[in-house]
Amino acid sequence: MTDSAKPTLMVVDGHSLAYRAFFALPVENFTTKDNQHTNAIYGFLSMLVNLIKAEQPTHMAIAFDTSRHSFRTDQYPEYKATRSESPQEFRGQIPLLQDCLAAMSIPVLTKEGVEADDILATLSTQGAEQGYDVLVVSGDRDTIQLVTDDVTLLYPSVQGVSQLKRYDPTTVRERYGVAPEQYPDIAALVGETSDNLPGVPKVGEKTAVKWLTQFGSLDDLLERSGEIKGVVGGNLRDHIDDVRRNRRLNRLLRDVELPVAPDDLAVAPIDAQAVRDIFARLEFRTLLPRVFEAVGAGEVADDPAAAAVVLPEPSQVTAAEFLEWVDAQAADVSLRIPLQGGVPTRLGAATETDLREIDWSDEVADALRPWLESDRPKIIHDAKPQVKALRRQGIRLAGLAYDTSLAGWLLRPSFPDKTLGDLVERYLGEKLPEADPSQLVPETEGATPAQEAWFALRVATALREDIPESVAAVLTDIELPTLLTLADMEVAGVAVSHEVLSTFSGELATRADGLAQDAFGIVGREFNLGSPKQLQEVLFEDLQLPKTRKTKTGYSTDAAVLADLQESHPHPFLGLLLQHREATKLRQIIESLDTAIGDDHRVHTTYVQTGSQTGRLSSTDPNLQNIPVRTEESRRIRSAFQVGEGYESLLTADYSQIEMRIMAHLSGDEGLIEAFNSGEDLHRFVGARVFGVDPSDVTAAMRTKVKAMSYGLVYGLSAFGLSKQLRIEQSEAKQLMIEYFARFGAVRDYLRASVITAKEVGYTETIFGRRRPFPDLASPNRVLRENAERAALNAPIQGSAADIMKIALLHIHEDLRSEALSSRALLQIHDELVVEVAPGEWDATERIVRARMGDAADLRVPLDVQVGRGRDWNEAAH
DNA sequence: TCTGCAATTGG
DNA sequence: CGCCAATTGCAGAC
Repeated sequence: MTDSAKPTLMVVDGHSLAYRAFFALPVENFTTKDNQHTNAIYGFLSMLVNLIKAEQPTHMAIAFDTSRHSFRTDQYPEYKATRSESPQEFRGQIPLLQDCLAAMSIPVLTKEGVEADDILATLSTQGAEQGYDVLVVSGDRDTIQLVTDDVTLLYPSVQGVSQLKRYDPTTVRERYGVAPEQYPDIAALVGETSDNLPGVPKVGEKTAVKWLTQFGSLDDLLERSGEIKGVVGGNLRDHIDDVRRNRRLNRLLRDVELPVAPDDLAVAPIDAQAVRDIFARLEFRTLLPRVFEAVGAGEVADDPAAAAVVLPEPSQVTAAEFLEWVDAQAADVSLRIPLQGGVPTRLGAATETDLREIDWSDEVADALRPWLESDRPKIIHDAKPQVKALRRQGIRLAGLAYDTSLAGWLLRPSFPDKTLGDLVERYLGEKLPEADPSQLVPETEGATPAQEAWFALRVATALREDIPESVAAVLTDIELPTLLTLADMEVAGVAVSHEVLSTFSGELATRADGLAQDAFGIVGREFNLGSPKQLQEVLFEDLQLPKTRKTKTGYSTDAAVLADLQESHPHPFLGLLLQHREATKLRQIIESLDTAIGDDHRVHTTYVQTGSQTGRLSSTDPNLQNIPVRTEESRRIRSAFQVGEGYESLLTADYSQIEMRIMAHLSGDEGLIEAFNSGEDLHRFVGARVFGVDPSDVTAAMRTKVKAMSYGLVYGLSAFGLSKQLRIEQSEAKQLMIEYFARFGAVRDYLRASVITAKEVGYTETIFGRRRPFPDLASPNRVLRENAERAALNAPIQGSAADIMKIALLHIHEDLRSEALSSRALLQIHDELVVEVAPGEWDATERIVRARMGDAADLRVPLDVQVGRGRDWNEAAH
């Protein structure tokens, strides 16, 4: 290692190492909320910190290339010409990396006309002369020539950026068979494809080393090239000029004029605040303590961020003590109620400095109820399960001021940060202590409830700083009240009749069996109809049907291609297969529903509030948002969803064409706005305009076409897709689009403009300010980029619809309660609500639902609401 | 036992 | 070559 008596000068090729980091680290993990890529910066700094820790340099500098242009390109324009330009995603990171280095007080050196390696060569030469141990860190093999007894090269190995291989004269000789100063001779003979420097054909490292050993030097070799026999000898003589050129170009300049000398590069104290600021902007959390640690704690010993995190210990208190404590708190209190089987076991609470804990009991519940039900602000991570548990105990939690799970999702809807631990890692750069559930007696103690609350509080503080104002408003005004509403809906559940389901299930089982037997009869053997693999054998080998659209694993057998196949090559097996699929699918759904019916004869779904990219809810366990509806038969399942005991009827209310209305509003298209204000059927109105006929003369075919076009618009449908869906020629689809946009041009203008804006700012925004980032809009990959464009086009529309429905739902919930009605919302299916209406409350409930859905947003077109009433969901839908 | 895939359901 | 979801069974990997 290095001689401790001598100072150590470390010089680094910033460009080449950052570039390696750029490809080594997945960009999806290193993108800030405003879509700045940071993988190269992070990878480079991480490596640098490790280096500083390991090598303890006393002097340091990082060199960067200024551009692709240098004295080498002047001499040989083809130099590095085959190298594709580094992507914008990489180049954009370099200035930020240099800002980081500036904050860390590490000199950054560049010089027009020379490459970073020339700066390294100059500094290492000067350093060695002036008595330094020199460390050269570079990913360019040409720097091997710099190695001496005083100069060591650290070169990234194939294993990755973090693994650096150490080259001194001995290891260079072991690896390349020549002394370091002779390495450029070898490189000149062999050539360097990455620099676009062709060498002598058929000459590799081995031949080059053999020659150099034999002739002593490159000059002697070239002079006496006539002595070399065979094809390679001829090749050498033919390429002598290339070799001389290569050698000229790969010699690093050791006398570049620099504004600094090694003595000027002494390691200086870092600017701790500047580092914190820029790391905050780049959203580096774990790196911060590592940097402070590596540069020595001396300058930053009193820095809170660098100090080791010591978990505060909670004190166990009585209910009375707890209330006294909580009453004295001016700021938000964070809360955590651990559950077992949906029942509270304890309660932990925390402020920035104080932690309190109580074992849960009925007495504690009663004592704490006034505070829990008060407006005193409470911060909770993933509040819904805890709110539900309290509600089952008769406590209605109020004052929910922040939910870190919701806030994390709103800030980054695409990130899978689900647990408190994920957020602690991302926003605090710390580790939430967790007990290993696989160990009976865990080695590490998990955080206590109050400690978890304490972490949630600090995560909330970090999130509050990061979240833009409009997104914070969505959290407060929409998501938090929605959470409380959903908790009520989930606890309520919906009554489902086991009898109706099991009768239907039995019928379907019999039918599926019969269909399967018929199908086997046709094929001549039995097989698993549900196995795509076996099915492909039967279709394309036994029955010799033409191959269909390819999938990753074979050929598609989905309903659409089967229908196409049936048309081109009618075969009785195909019809049976489709019917069998339908019957088994319905049965599956029925079975999963049936097993979900609880002791109260009701099904309690779970709404996932953070489940979508756009702001929609999703429903799981079971999913009640995809109960079949499209066929008459499948609607029998809906008739199993019935009004529950103590209630009189079900009310369904759905928005008609809400997405098209939002599009009319956002685009301001006068034609579309008129369509919605005219009271005429939308597709009839649009059809009349597009085809230039009277509304009464719009045929069914015309209506189908414009309807497909209208809905397709919202998804970024192409002429190709439209033609496929309508089974018309692509040219006709294209013509339809032209005619459509001739009448409703503002729609197209809006869609185009919204994608362009998203590209500029990096995200889309709904009417209410919900954001969704789209890093892929800048991707050089066309498929990725175009997918992102369609999603970006759709996001404000789908997202605004989701916002509107949430607002309507939470208002309905509030109104029903404030008017002391027992009727209650049960289900939300994106644009539809199902409400259970108590005896005598129909009129009031219908009035509230209509009003609140109608006035949830103030658009340039009315929000039309269809209401139905019945004893079951199917009946109510009419 | 877990995971990816194709297929189906809904908006 | 249409956006957003959840669930299921199969088949291959571990």
